[in-house]
Formats: sequence, C-alpha cells, structure tokens
Amino acid sequence: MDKASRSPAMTDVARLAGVSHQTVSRVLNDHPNVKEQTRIRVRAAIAELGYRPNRAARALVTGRSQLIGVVARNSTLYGPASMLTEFEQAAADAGFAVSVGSVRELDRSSISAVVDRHLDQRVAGLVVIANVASAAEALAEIPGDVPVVFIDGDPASGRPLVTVDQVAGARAATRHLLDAGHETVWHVSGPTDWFDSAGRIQGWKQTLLEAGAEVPPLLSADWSAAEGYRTGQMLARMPEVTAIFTANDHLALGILRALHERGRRVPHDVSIVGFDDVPEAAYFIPPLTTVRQAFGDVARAALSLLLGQMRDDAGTAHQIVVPPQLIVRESVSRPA
Amino acid sequence: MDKASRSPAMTDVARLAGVSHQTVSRVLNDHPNVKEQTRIRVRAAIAELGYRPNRAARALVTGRSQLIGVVARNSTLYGPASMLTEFEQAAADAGFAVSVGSVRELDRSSISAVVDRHLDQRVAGLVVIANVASAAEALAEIPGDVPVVFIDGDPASGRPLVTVDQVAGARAATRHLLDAGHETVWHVSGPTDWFDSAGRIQGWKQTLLEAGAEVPPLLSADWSAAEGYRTGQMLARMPEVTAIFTANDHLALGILRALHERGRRVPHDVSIVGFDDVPEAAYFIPPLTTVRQAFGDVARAALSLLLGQMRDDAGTAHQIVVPPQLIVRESVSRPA
DNA sequence: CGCAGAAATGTTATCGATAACATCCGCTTT
DNA sequence: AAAGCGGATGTTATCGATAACATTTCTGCG
Repeated sequence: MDKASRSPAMTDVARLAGVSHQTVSRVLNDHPNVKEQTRIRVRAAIAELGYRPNRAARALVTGRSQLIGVVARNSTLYGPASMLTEFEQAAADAGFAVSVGSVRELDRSSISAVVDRHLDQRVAGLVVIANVASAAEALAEIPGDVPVVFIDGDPASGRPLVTVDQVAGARAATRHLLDAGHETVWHVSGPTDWFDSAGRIQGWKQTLLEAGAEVPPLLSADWSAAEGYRTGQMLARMPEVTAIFTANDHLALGILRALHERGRRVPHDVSIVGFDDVPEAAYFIPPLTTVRQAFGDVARAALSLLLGQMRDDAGTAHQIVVPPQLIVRESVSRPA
Repeated sequence: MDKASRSPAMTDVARLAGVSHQTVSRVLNDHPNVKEQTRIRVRAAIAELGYRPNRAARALVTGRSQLIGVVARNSTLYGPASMLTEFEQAAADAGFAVSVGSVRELDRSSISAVVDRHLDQRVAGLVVIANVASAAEALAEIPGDVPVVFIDGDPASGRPLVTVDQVAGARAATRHLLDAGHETVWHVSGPTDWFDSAGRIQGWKQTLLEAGAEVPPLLSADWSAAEGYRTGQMLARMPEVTAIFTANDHLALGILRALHERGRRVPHDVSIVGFDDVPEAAYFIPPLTTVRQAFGDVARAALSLLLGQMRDDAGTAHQIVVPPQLIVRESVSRPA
C-alpha cells in the first residue's frame, strides 16, 4: 500500500468515488451537468485522498497554466518593488502563482526574451510593468492571444492599463507649495523616459502655468539620493529657490542633505515635497511631505482586468487610473 | 500555410530534420549518443522553425518543471526585496523561471499553503527565505524529495543554507566604534525572532565582552524608521550614550532624526553605525557608516546549491556563509 | 570476413489532465 | 407505448514531451 509514494491522480479519485475520471474533471471545473449527489461523492473522495490536480497536465492540454507572468525591470526601487509584492499577493489570493521575469533593461531584446520564457511556461496572462517609453515597441510584439495588462505604460497604446494618476499627484504637490505662498516651484524629475516622470513633469508645469507662476528650468536626475544630493548642491546656492518638488522621496533625501550642508533650513528657508511616501519618509529631517501611491489598489485593479480578459475574450480594453494622495508633514512652510 | 497559428512541436522539428522526435529530444537534452552531423541538422531545424520546447509537457512526464519556487515573507524591506530580485536574476541566467510565493506571516499554515501551491506547479526546487525562527517547524514538513535551500534560516537545522555572516558584520561594526575610542556601544536590534537580529546581537555582545566593555541593556525594535525614532528619543536624553550600532539603516535614520531634534550632533556627540547599506545611506545626515551585505553573492550561492541538489541526489548538504563588508562614512568619530 | 558490442536511431508507452463524441437513462409528448 | 429529448455519465483521443525498449548501423578485432 504505497499509494502515498506518488500523489494521487484523477483516476484514483474516480476509482474511489466509483465514477469515471471525466466526471471528476467535471466536478473540478464546475460543469453544470453533474448530479448533486455524485458531486458530493467526488468531493469526498478528493478530500479523502488529499488529491490536488496536476497543473502541468492541465496546462498541457488546455495550453494555459494557473501562472501569471510578470515582466518588470530588475530593481529595488521602492515603487516597482512594492508593485511587485502587492501584485503577487493579489494573485495568490485569487489562486494564481506569479512567475517573475526581471530584465536589466526594458529594451526590445530583453523584453522579448522574457516574454518568450513566460510563453514557454504557458502563462495564463502577462502583466508588464512598463515604466519607460522605450518598452513600447517591444511590447507591440506580444501575441494577441494571451491576456496582457500594463502597469504604468503608455495610455495612448489603447491596451488595458492601470496606472497611478501621476499628473494629479504632481498637481497636488505643486499646488500645496504654491498655496503656502511660494512664488514658484522647482522640480527635480526622474529620468525623462519614464512615464512616471513625464506625468509628474506635466502636472507640475500645468499647475505653474495655470497659477501664472514662472516655470523654472527643469532639473532631471535618476531616482537616487546620490543625484538628489548633487542637484541639491546646486539648488542650495540659489537663494531664489524656496520651493522644490522632487519626483521621489530619495531624491528629496539627497537634497535635504545638500541644503543642510549649506545651512539652508527646511522648511524655514526652503520647502520641499517628495513623491512615493516610502515608509521612512516620515523620519527624514524634517519629516517629508510627499505623495502616496496606492500600489495595492493598482495591483488589484491590474489583476481584475487580467481575469476579465481571461474570462471573456471580447472584454473591452479598460484603462484604470488610481488617484494618489498628498501626505502633509513638516517639510513645507510659508516662505520667509 | 497557417503553421504559424500554433507554435511548432517536437514532431514538426523531427519531420523537417528527417529524424524521429526522440532524436530531437536527445539533441535538446544533450544526450551523448547523437551523431554530430544529425545534431547539427536538428539544431538547424529548431532554429528554422523557431521551435521552443513546451515546458508543461516536459514537466508532466518528468514530474519536474524549470521553475523554482521561492517562499518569502511579503515585504518591501530592503534586505528581503533585494534578495528576491537578485535570486530571480541568477535563476533567469541559469534558464529557470521563478515563482514567488509570498506569505504574510511565516507561520505554519501560511508556509505549508504556499509550499503546496509550489508543489502543484511541480517546481524543480524551493528556496525559502526563512528569516524568523518560527518558520522552522513548518519547514520541517517540506517533503524530502524536492530540493530545498534556505536563505537566512537556522544553521542548526542541518539543511542546505546560505546566509550572510551576521555575527561578523556586527563585530566589525562594534569594533569600529570601540576602536574610535568609545567606552561601550549601545545596540538597537531588529525583532529578536529574526535570525539576522540574533546574529547581530550576538556579534555585538561578544565584541563588547572581549574588549572588557560594559554591555548596555539591549534595545529591540522592528526594522522601521518609526521605531528607530522612538528609541532614539530615549537615547537622545542619555548623555552617556556616545556610540550606537543599529540593526539596519532605517532604524539609524529614525535615530538620527531623534538625535537631531534634541540637538545632539552626529558624529560629534554621538557616533552611529547602521546595517544594510541601503542606496540612500550615503545621503543621510551625516552619511552613514554601515555594513553591506552581498545579496547577489548569497543569491548565486543559493542557486548553485539548489542546482547541485537537483543534479546529484546524494549531494552533501553544504552551508555557505557570505562575509559582509563595513562601509566607512562619516557617522563615526572619537568621543568628545 | 564475420561477429560481438557499442553507437545511433526509431517505436511505443506514459505522464494526468481536458475535449469531443458516444451512450445511457428517465421523462415528456403524442 | 414509442419516439424524442436533454441531463448525467462513460469512452476514447489528445496535448508534447521523456523513458524504456527495439532496432539498425557502425566499429574493432580475432
């Protein structure tokens, strides 16, 4: 009796329940035409044997697995990393496993390599965290028969997409600084090829123009504290700079340090607003006013779009925009 | 000619190359007994058709997939998140996909649920990032026939394990502070049920005892800047505290802020050393001296242990310890 | 030259599920 | 009561690979 040596298959369940394996399959897939009584009998047999369907076999015959592939840039940046774990959690709750395919760069060849790997695994769907514009062309290659949802991609593509409203977040941040009485607001952006950056730049600029404020030159950086520091060293020497909106919290951290070194106090001399609300932002010196993105909401929205596509093929290609939230702390005050 | 409608299978390749599908299989798996000439012919056919093997079919017959399951706590903490992306990268380079299974807590039922999901997928191996002691019992349940490697687990378990030498890291940090002339060093630890915390506490205490220094009471916190701040508020009021070693950089950040608020200057009045070397640590005020963990090395080591187990069943259960590195910046000086 | 034995290749069975089709059964309907 | 019908179930084919075994084709050597 070494039945335990190999996990039970569908035929084992069928034998125990006194039905054919096909009936077991029907019970598993909730087919309508099964008598309630046999359904119960089969369920009992499944429970007794501790039977769990073999995903590989199912994937082979259906051509689809219970696996969702995620394509993301290899990154420990707060945003992408949070996005990923939130999505994994949402997918797990829905009974899906998540296969992560990191790429070093979001260029054409890297992306198609990862997509191919995922298609090899017969993923049921793909989620692409496409935060830079250069990804667009490679993504056009993804075959149309596999459900795809984009996070942070190009809204103009017409593909199903979930994104945080970067423009609104930037507007709230800029407006907050203007409302405090600053004549204008400087912006240190992320890399300009990121959609996030573009949206934040746009929101910042729009708000200044609407308020009739002068638009200072745009300062671009990568997302690191290091570049924030370098940029900050420059800004610290400019007395006319009294309000800065940075594209993420780590940039703000670097700027805070540069200002500190030059003896410019925050928020007394310079006000600053970040973006992301990383957990430690409340413990910067001073605590950072910033914009929080609801990554969990984005992840769940992306999953539900994906499931929608998987269910009905003619699913309309929705786009969902999640609003961000301004978190007010102590890094902003009226100008001196 | 709608061959493109369905991706080519092994038989298609075989037909084109004028051999049997089995020969194609042999070429794919690098079996020795294939004539060089046919091997080339088959390779050409594969290339021409753009054939890619169906992982599901292979998994079905072998009972093993090209998928590695990772069990980790759902977390955006720098350490675990870095570990995950590094491992994914290493696995991808070796041709493996990674299925992430996050759990909210590392308790028995969560873990066995995730492990079961992975076993459903017929993962080729499992990597468990088991950073708390409570995980140990649940992990004992993992069946012995699937290769498992632990990252950060209990060395005493005897299971294959890769870990950063936390004790050595803590010793370096503590010693650095003592060498600067401080009479003793206070320690703010992470949660005491984490192996990381335990190792760092041990290294800290050992070093103090060896140096004949007094061992101050242990202060425990979670890993957050928030608790660092709270703890820091207390420490800032104690003039005898001149040197602090914190279990991670975010705790240090919170403490820096608390000290700053109380007017205690770092490093002039208080020296501080963190742990992790998060990318922004160099831009704290002041730049933080800290201990860097080579997550990439850990990930690659874990993968190679796993591959070793997958190849030869009798593989000796190695344990690999990766040394950390003290990064000296400006948050430490001689006591006043 | 022929034969053993190895090397190269082909044939068939198999993994565990779903799909498609076949069958059986019990009712209604006329 | 026979035909017709749909609900419930069973049978067989199938997905695409590998494993095990069968067969053919080379070798080397007496």
